[in-house]
Amino acid sequence: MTIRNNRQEGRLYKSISKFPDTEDSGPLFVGSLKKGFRVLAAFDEEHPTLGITEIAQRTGLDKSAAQRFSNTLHHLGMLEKDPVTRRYRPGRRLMEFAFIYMRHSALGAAAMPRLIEAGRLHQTTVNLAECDDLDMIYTVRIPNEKAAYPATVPGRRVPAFCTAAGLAALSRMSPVETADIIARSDRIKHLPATIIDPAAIMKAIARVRRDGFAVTHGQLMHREIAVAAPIVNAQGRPVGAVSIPVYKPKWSVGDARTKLGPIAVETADAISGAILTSEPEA
Amino acid sequence: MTIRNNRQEGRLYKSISKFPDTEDSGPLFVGSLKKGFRVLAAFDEEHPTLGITEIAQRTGLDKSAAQRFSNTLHHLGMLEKDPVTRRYRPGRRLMEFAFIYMRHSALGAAAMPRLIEAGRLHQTTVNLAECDDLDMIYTVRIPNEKAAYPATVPGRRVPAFCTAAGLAALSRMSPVETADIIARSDRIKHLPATIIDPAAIMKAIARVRRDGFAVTHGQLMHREIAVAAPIVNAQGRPVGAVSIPVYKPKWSVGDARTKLGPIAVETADAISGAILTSEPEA
DNA sequence: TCTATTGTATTATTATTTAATACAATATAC
DNA sequence: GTATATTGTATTAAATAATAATACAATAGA
Repeated sequence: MTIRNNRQEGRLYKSISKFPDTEDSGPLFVGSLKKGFRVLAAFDEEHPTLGITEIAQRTGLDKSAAQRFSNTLHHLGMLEKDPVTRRYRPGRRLMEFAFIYMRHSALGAAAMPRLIEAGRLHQTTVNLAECDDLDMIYTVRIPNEKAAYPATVPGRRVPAFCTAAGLAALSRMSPVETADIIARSDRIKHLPATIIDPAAIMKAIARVRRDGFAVTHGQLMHREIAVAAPIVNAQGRPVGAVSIPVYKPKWSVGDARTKLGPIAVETADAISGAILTSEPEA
Repeated sequence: MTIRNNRQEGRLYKSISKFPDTEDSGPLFVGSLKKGFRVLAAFDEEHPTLGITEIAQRTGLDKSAAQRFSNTLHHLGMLEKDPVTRRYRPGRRLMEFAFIYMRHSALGAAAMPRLIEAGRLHQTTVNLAECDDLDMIYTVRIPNEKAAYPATVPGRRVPAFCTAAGLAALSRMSPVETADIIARSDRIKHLPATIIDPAAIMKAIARVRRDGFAVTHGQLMHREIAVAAPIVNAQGRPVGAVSIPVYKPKWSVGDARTKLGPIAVETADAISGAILTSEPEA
C-alpha cells in the first residue's frame, strides 16, 4: 500500500555511491562531513525509513555515532523523525541542495526551454542527463506521460554503460576513454537484456557513433525503450545527453528509433549550440 | 551572457536559511556537519562561484576551516573546483539529495501523475509546493511553457506569507497558527506589490478560505500571477499546495482566477484524496 | 617589476568527537 | 498480562580529529 511500486526496474541500483575512500585522510579532510553524508545515503531504495540501530549497521558507524549524526541531521532539517516510531526519514530540506546546483547551471538553463518545447510538441517525457564519470545523473525531467514514479524524479544516478544517455555520451569520447569507463564500471546485469560484455558495449557504441543517437531497451527497466543523443561542449567533449524514454507495448523499438532519434538529436544539438556562448562549466 | 537572467524576481530571496542556531550545542550535535552545510549554503543567488576567502567571509568560518570544509566537499563531489581559477562551485552530486527525499515521497508519488495530467490538459506549468514551517518548498515542477529559468528548478524555498501556495496552505490552518506563522515570518517587501501587513495578509487568507484557492500577483516575481489550492492530509492539516503560475500580459488576474482556480482545486483535492490511502508522512 | 591578495601547506594546542556503558522505553513472545 | 529482547536515549572518560595560527607559494593587479 506504499508508493514503492517501482520494482519493475529490476535489480535495484543504489542511488548513491557509497562515498568511496577518497582520501579520507589528510589534515584537510573533515571526516565528520563524510559520515554525515553516509547517513543520508543509507536511505536508499529499500530503506525509506531507518532507526538508529539500522543506521549504525548500514553506515558502519557505531551506535553512538549514528545517534549523534542522525540527531544533528534532524536538527538541521535534513532528516525528519517520527515522534512515535522514533524512526528517521529524509527531510524536505534535502531539496534545497538540488536548487543550489541547478540555479546557476548553464547546461540546465540552456536545456530547459528546449526540453520543454520538445516534450510539448511530441507529448513525450524528455530528460537531461549529465555525465559524472561512470554514471549519468538526471538533472532535468520533463514528464509528459505517466511513468513509474521514480523515473520522473530528478537526481537519479544511473550507470553510463547500460543506459541510452550514457551510451550517447560515451560515443563522443575517445575510444580509450570509453574503454576505460566501461572497464571501471561495476557492470551488474540488472535485467536479462543488460549488456555487460565490454566488447558488446563497444560495438553498440560504434553504432551510436554512426547513428548520432543511442537506443536501448530493457537494460535497466523492464519495457523501457530509451532514445538519447549527446550534448557536447565547446571542446567537443560530452557533458550530458537528451534522453527520451518510452514504453512497450505502446512503442516499438523501430518506431522509437525512427521517430524519436531525430528529435533527440535536434534537441541535443540545439543545447550544445547554446552552451557555446555561455561561460564554460564542465 | 550568463544564465543569471532572473533579476525580474525582484529583491533576491536567500535560497537557504542560514541554518539558525538550532541547538548548536549538546554532546549529540556534530558541529562540523552544520559547518559543511553552511559552506554549501554560501553559494546563493549572487554567488555562483566562490573562492576560499569568500567562503570564509560568507560563512563566518576562518580561512583554515573554510579551506578544510571546501576541500572535503570537493573530494566528496559536492563542490567542483576550477583547476585554473581555484574557485569552487556547486557539484552535480548535490542532485542526489533531492532524489533521496523524493524517491519515497508519498506526496510526490500521489501528486506527480495528477500534475502531469493537469499540465498536459491546460498547457500550463503546474507545481507542487510543500509546507516547511514559514516557507514553502517547490518539490515537483511540471513546466509546460517557457518561464524564467529559476522558476522551473525544483528545490526553491519561498516564504509562505507572500506566495499563492503559502496562502493556500495557511488558509487551512487554525487562525492562531496562521497568525503565528505570519508573525514569525521575515516579511520583506520583495516587490512593491508584496503585502507585508499582518492584518492585510489575514484578510487575504480569509478570502482564500472562502474561494478555496489563492491568487497572488507580483508579490515575489514581476508579472507573475499565481493560483494555488491547498493539499491536506487525513487529519485535515495542510501539507502543501498545487500552484499554477502564469504571466502578464498573456494572462489577466481575472482570467487566472476563473480559469485556473478550479483546476488547482480539482488537482489538489485529488492529491489530498490519494494520500489518505498511503502511509502517513507529514 | 613590485605589491597586494588569494590559495596552500604545516604545526602545536584544544575541543570535539568518540566508544563504552548504563538506563529507559518500546516491541515481541510466551 | 507478564517476561524478555530489542531499540532508542543519556552520560561519561579517553583520545582522536578539528582548530587557528602562521609561514609559504602563487596568482592578480598596480
